[in-house]
Amino acid sequence: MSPTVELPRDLRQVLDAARTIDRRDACLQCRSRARTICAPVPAAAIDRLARLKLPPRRVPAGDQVYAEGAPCDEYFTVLQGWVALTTVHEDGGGVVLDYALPGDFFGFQGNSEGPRAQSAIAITPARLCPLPRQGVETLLQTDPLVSAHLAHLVAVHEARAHDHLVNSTARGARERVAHLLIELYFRQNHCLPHRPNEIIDLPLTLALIGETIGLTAVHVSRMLRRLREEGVIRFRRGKLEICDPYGLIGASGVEARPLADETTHQ
Amino acid sequence: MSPTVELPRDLRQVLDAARTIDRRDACLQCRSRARTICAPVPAAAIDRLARLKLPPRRVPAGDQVYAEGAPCDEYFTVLQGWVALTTVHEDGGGVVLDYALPGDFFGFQGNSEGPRAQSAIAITPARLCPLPRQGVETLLQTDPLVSAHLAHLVAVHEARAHDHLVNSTARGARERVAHLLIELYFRQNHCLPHRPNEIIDLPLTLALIGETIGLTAVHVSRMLRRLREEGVIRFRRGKLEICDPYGLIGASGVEARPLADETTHQ
DNA sequence: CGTACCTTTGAACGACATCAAAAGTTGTGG
DNA sequence: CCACAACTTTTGATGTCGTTCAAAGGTACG
Repeated sequence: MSPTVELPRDLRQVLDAARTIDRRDACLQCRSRARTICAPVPAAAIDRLARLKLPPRRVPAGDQVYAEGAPCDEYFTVLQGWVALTTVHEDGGGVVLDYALPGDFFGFQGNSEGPRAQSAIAITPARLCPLPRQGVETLLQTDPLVSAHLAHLVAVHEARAHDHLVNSTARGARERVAHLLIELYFRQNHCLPHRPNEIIDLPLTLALIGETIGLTAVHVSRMLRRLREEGVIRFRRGKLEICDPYGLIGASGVEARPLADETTHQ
Repeated sequence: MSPTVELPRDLRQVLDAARTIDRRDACLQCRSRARTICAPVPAAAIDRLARLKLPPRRVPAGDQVYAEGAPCDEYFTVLQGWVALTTVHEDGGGVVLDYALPGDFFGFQGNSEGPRAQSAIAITPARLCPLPRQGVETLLQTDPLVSAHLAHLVAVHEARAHDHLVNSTARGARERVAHLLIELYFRQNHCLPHRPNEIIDLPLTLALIGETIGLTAVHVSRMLRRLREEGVIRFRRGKLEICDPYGLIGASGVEARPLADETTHQ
């Protein structure tokens, strides 16, 4: 516990000012700024957001950021780590709706007064930048650049959900797995894989992959084996080696038109 | 062709003014206004949108409103009829991503400069209110109420896509069909069915239903027969009779928490 | 009245699920 | 450093749900 001694007012003001500068600097140096809700805020005006934000939060792997049904009073930007957005189906089965990767903004929902429609779970140790809902909502009502940008951002999320929907309903198991791997590669690197034998982080269990694309972990294991035997990939303990990038792209059924990139809209 | 005779300037001004008033009146009387992008615009300021909009467009059943890959230069509000938003999978199979019903706003996408990511097809004769993209985008940049509202609207669409995703991957065929029927009932009536033997419009073919929930038309037929034999529904040529509403809700696996309602956010 | 499309039904097949068990991996505490 | 418990991954055998193929009614529309 820090001492609760009352500071003289002038000293407190100095401290507050210093804190504001700290926050502004943190925002200015933030590597996620270009991709999250802050993107349209010019550097000169970053205080509008810097003043709003709560202190960065560390979430251990496996912990919930928020739970389905809880009140929705914070939105988040991912600074580090992976977060899974999941829903629990009545029969006990979980479904992964999406992943939030570094730079992604998540937690926003249409009915912002209502309960959360999904849970957010850190699947690696994560560092998040929380924004209070109320503050963001009033910012949205006054700053058209931010709210217009947010509308586009959410539309990109919607497009991803649609992509996900096509992938999960209109393709076979091997294609689904390949497509997911491509998507997650793309979201980390903002391009499709092209260099042979490239190794990327993929901190997912087979169970998670299965819940993302509507398969059982057992069947995902079989599909990964098949892709391995075809010389396309090797997956082991959180690392994915893409031995044959074009083979993987072919297996995924992705055409020339690449996946939507959050950084290129507008 | 109307005569191209040059009118005297003062007469033209009178005509323009009359046209503006016509448009404003049409907006003020529009039954969709409360639900679409115009909702946050107060009646007094409706000219901002009325001036923007293009003349209402009629689209015959079966015609495309726009095609996947085409440039995205208009957004739409549905005034009458049903529109299906679809994507064509490389192997020729179509997928229905969502339906736009009267009052729904559609055609907005995150990457507004890029090609359309989906096709829109009128599945009944439809009447649409088109808005030019450019005009809406500048309106979004200047009017925070409109853009904040749009962000929430799109987030509701995203939530529906997630719901759709859960439905298509985590449930059995009978549940999927029942769930879709419930969802479409809800979107027309803004409540769950409760009165026995109620009859609603459902202008869908079995093939469309199948493409929406990831089944073949053949199997949809079997599931509808099963539900009919269970005394839950009767479906025939565009009309759905919900004989046993609670039976249908039970079959769909929907819990107490009802579907998200677009009209109740904020 | 005939054509085109939608729906229904049956039979056989296949993809993925389920069940079960073993092998590998991680983390924990002695 | 080792031993043990919890979890993840792999593999096989079997079962089932939904697809595919095929053909016969229905229904709308010109």
